[in-house]
Amino acid sequence: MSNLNKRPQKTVTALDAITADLVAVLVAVTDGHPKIMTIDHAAALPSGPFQFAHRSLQMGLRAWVEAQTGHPLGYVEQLYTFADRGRSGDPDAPHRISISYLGLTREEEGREGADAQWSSWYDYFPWEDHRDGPPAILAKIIAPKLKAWARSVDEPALQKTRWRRAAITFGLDGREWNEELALQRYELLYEAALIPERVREQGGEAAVPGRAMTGDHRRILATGIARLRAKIKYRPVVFELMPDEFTLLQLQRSVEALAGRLVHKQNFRRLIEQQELVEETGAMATDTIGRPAKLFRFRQGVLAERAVVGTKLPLSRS
Amino acid sequence: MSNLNKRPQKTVTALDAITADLVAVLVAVTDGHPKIMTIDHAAALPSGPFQFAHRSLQMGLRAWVEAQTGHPLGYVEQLYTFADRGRSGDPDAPHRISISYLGLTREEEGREGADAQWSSWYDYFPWEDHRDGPPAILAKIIAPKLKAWARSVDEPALQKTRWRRAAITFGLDGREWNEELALQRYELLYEAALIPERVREQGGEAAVPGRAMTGDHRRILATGIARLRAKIKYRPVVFELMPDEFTLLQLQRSVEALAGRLVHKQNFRRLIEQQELVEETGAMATDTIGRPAKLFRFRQGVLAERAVVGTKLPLSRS
DNA sequence: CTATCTTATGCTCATGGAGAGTATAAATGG
DNA sequence: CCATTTATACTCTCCATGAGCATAAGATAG
Repeated sequence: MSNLNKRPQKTVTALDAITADLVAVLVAVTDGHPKIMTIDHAAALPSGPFQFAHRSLQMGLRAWVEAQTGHPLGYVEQLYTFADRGRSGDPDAPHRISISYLGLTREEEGREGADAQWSSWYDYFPWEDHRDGPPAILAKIIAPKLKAWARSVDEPALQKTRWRRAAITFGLDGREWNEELALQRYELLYEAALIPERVREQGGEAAVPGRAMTGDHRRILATGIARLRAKIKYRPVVFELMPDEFTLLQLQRSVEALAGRLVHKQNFRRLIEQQELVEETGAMATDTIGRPAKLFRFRQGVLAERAVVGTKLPLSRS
Repeated sequence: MSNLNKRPQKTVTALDAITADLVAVLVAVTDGHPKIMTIDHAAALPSGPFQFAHRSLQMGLRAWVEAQTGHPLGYVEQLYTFADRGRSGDPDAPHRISISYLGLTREEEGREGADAQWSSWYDYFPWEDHRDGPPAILAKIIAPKLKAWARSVDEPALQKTRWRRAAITFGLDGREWNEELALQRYELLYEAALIPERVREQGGEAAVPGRAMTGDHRRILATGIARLRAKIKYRPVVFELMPDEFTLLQLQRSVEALAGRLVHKQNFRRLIEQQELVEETGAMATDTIGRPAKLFRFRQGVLAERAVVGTKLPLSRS
């Protein structure tokens, strides 16, 4: 790098060394329940520092997740890199950044480590599950508190802006619910100091139901949920979460679990079959109620043909 | 963090300290030419280490970009975090990661720093500009070299997989060109050792036209291009690149410059007006050839109404 | 055995958006 | 006046999507 000396500002001092944490949002769906892998009594995501021994960020992540949960990591994609917003309190503490990843697997029997367990992601975000209609806490708790937050400023224009933002992100005032805004919703609640994590740091009265997590972990989880909800609409990633063989209804239930909303059954099947994402195994599902369904498997060919390209699921993007 | 002691593996030693670089892909479009801000004689992106003094990653980035280029940073979003693939050669060197960002601005007169300049992004990726049809180097140079690369392995199945991958990402064999695959294309060329950056490190004969950059910077640029090309289709970000007032044709030319492909004029206007993204200023464009066009400005309201939601541009996503 | 419940699966219909093309208007320069 | 260039208004077709109706194929309660 002979041109380094052309940028003398770039001198790196020991002071500028930092620490990087790797954090995993590891998702599985077991009969219609979306789950994430947690440690520390369901209060934290699997994570650990990026160490010298790690050959790459992903390798480091895999090492930590397997060590802490006993679960191997399959599909992985990077989510976001956060820097602690100087929350540590100690001004002399070194910078600490978190590099977060989304992982998709299947829940497997008896593979949980000592302190590792699967937890429903809706325990952390109860307002995100709209499969049985808008959850009660939205109208009963969240909307009023956000209204109060909006009114708590003097300027009327700002009041209006705040409330509009709340209404858009939470689908209030007759607006449509948009499941992809999970992260924006969390950040709005955080901003409004309705979240224990925030209260913990800066005071205020906590507020909205939903389990808190260590540090930034719930924000990272929200990032993962939002990303996954967006991604299932145009990439065949749901199949990473399915067993080898499944019925179309099971597939639909998984999609619904992730999206937190229901889809039209016939249209769902039409779309899946049109795109030739699956193929029949020939077998039928046993031990079911009602008319037995055909079993399908993911058609591996699509990965080669379209890994790069696209796929659609009937969750409107408008 | 009382529960830290429950995870003894998490001990952080001095050895695990790392350095983080902040890298910016700063984009502007000046009369139909997409440009990026570069330093070091157009061989590197603005960048510098994340330092103790920086209050956040974005603040650090802004500091570096303004110091190196004199250009203030407007719209910014995070791109990706790369870890050097251990390319430094020195096994004792500390880990170094790059946190990259995409920034959008307007090119302003006389604001270039000593070593900072705007460069056309197609200088670095000549195969990405399809506004005048598929560029000649695709059929003349890239396709044959990729075919050779595919054939250079013994196993026929692998040959086929390689070639299919090349055909899909580059739109060969009669397949459709997909402008969003800019990153995959760069990575494929890299893998095939057709890129100077790769040759520089591991030997092989370089290959494909297109200016190289320092370290990972061209990969980061490809990431930025791909992200921006995807994003203009569903978020009103093009306007960050436009002057205050513009004609619809200028807007269209900017979109085309970024996407590297042409769009249907009438449909473009229909979509822009339908969505009420712009409003007339009342004035007309002067100094033009042909019938004078109305001047428009971006309707700021949409940011409040739909910042979170969406917008469409007529670049099909299929 | 039959009514009922549950799920599977096939089909139709209306709507709206997107791609593509035609036609006309308004400027400029010869 | 004509050719050229850009602006702007419409139209037409195709198809994806959302929604609903109808029927099939099992299990189970009575």
